[in-house]
Amino acid sequence: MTADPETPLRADARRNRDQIIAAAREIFTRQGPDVPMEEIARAAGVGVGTLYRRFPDRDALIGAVARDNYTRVLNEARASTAEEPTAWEALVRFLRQTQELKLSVQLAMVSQVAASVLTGDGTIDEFRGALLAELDVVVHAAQAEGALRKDIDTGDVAMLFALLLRQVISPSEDAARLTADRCMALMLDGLRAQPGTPLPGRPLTSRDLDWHPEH
Amino acid sequence: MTADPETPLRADARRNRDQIIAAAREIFTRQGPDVPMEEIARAAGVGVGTLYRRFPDRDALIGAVARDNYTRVLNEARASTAEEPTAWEALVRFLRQTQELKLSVQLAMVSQVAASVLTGDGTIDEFRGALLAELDVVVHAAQAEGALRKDIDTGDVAMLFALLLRQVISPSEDAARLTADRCMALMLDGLRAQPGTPLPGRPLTSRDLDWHPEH
Amino acid sequence: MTADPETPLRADARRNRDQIIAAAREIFTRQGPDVPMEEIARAAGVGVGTLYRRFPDRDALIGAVARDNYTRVLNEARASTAEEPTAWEALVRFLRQTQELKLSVQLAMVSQVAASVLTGDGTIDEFRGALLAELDVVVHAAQAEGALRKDIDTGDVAMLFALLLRQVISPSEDAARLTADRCMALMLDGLRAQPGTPLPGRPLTSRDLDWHPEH
Amino acid sequence: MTADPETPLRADARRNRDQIIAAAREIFTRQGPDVPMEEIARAAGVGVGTLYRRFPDRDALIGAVARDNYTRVLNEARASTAEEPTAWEALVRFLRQTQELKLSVQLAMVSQVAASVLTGDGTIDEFRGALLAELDVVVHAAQAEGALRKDIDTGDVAMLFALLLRQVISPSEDAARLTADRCMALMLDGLRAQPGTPLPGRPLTSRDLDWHPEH
DNA sequence: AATGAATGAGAGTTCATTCAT
DNA sequence: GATGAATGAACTCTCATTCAT
Repeated sequence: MTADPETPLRADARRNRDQIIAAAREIFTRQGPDVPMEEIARAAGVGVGTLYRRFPDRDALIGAVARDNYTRVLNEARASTAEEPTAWEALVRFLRQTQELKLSVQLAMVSQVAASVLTGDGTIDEFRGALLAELDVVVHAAQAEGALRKDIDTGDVAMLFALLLRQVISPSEDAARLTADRCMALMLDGLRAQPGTPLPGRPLTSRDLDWHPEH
Repeated sequence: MTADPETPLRADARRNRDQIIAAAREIFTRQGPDVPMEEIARAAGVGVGTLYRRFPDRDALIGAVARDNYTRVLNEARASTAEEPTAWEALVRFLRQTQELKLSVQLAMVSQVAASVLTGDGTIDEFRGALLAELDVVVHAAQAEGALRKDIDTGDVAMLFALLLRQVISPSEDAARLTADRCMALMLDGLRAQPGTPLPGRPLTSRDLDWHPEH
Repeated sequence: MTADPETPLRADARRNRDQIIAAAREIFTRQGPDVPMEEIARAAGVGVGTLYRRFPDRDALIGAVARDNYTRVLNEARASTAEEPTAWEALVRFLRQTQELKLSVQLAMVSQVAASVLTGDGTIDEFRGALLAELDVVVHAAQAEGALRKDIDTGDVAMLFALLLRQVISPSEDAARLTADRCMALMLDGLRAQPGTPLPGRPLTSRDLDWHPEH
Repeated sequence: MTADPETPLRADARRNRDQIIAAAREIFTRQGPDVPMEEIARAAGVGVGTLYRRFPDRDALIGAVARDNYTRVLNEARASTAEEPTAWEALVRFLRQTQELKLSVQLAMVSQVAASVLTGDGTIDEFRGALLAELDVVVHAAQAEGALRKDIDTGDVAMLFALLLRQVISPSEDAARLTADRCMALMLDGLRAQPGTPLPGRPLTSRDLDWHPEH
């Protein structure tokens, strides 16, 4: 309950909280969300007790890390649209700045545990909504520019890149990077306006990614 | 070592073994490789003891499931090349028959645990090699046909589709299927011969996916 | 129930039974009475099922091995008294033929499990009684000969040698044997009416107890 | 590694640790080193978790108990030499104060498991060395005094008494004590330069070994 | 009757979470 | 408030014993 963002924390408590989130992001990214809580506490330089005072349980921590991360991603997305000359370029830049995204997506979509935690969390949903809204704009703008093919929509782009952003297990760091770059380029090529083959179904809108409608 | 094909099993033992692998495939696919052994045993309709008699530990089970799975995939790949009129169509069909593939890729590339188990297992390496060899042929043939762009190689195709084959966490079954179909179509579009933009780096060959060279 | 010695067994069953007891003696002696039943079965060249058909449970097996062993010991004791010229020599010879004895004593007196099994077993008690009766005769005869001190009785001798017959954990085979010989000589000297006989080998220094030198 | 004396423990942790060692000593002495960890925890009044926090596994616990015990034994040995007027008396007193010794010897020499744990443990080796050094002095002094026979050395004494110190399984507490006393007296007589001292108690007859009378 | 497969209770160990210091 | 100790439930694995072949 103390983890409530409303209540402003004392300076040292604040610092602890941040260290924990930073450590958890680091470790979650590297090892997934199943690491012992004690390890996270150690990496953050605090005792487990402190960790649990800040975050009542593992789920709360995952939620906090994801929230923190979505914020970064959102900021990045906004910076991209604000600073790039064309929507297409904004889209590309945004997608290339994947470091932060990666974790979000991991947490949001790979781990079963994490996914269920996040789904029930209002703040997360909000961020998710904000992010999709942002993406909506860019996607439609890129289509208006004639850079992005017309038979797709935001949902397609989101899902396609969600795939791309998974942690790939590769023989080496180099191979991983090269792989990631080329895959992204191939995908972008698939998205580009010079049509290609008709796609099955109908464009996936950002609404299609909503979790709630039924169930 | 357990699944030693030398010693033929008694009929009932054989049946149990198959049920266990089937149950494990099912559950691994759905929940990842960390499920309690007891749950797998229950799903297979046997006691834990039986499971452990057949597979000395979790790693052995993972290995066996992966081996079994790779075999299916390989068969499928061969059937595709044998039966489809063009290499491109063989490639597409092979990639569409993803149900089996999905688990292989999951086991081989998503889970840290699983990956390390599989890496040390010769049989797995063999299957992996055989599969890449098969893919090699199709990819090059598709390029010769003029259907597949020339600036890529087997490694690119493998990695791109490895991404695609991840379990996607989606709001609904329908959404998941639609998503998968469209993503695949977009990717195929990226792969098609009418080029598009130049790709970064150099084509990834199947050698690039080898785990062993150094380290 | 089949293990009842009354019922004569078929030849092959008999053979199985003997192999099992032989294997169990071997293994119990080497590793104590906690070895897996399966290991015993394997060593005996039969399936566990067969072992269990012969001996309803582990305790029954321990009892059978001990019974078998006591019989050997008793035979040995009788041979000693029958064949040696003096009672003292019979005593010494008997005590030196410790190989069989060792296991009896182990089973009877070292292991808690074994002890309780054996205590409740009438046949064992009988053998035990017979053995003590035999020892009684020798001890008293040796005292009459003037070779054995008068202020002791059969119980003293039995207990003293029970101690001696424990498995000693020693740095090496050689050290173990030398140790056993010298300890026995010292004990015999303690028992003698006129002590002071020369000891075998050379004095064991504290270096001789070092575990590390070689191996 | 666990019982690292560097890091001072918190008061409660210290108390728990001591209780665990005390309980383990008690139980190991009575039942050998194979008792369930849970039983030890219960006897110590803590949860298993606590036991495992203190001692990463059974071996670590055995090591700690043995270390603790050797310390006591060593102290006793030193007190004996310091306080007794002659080396022979020091030797006798030391050997009579067997309660502590017994467990050491049990752990060090009877159990296969325990023996291998202890062998690899430097601290144990040190204690063992120190103890033998102490014994060396007493033995040689007793020989110089003319009390101890000259054709033996420290190793003989150590091994002989190692035998004596085994847990004897006896019909009753009384019988056990009488047995121990008389065996020790006989052994001491074997060691004496001028043997032939009167023994304590009365001769143990074969009846004294009967298990049944009471209980 | 022999075999070895199946069972399940129980032991060792880990780790999320609570609580005393 | 912070710390790290204690707890116990949950999980992996083993093995005595039973049972189908």
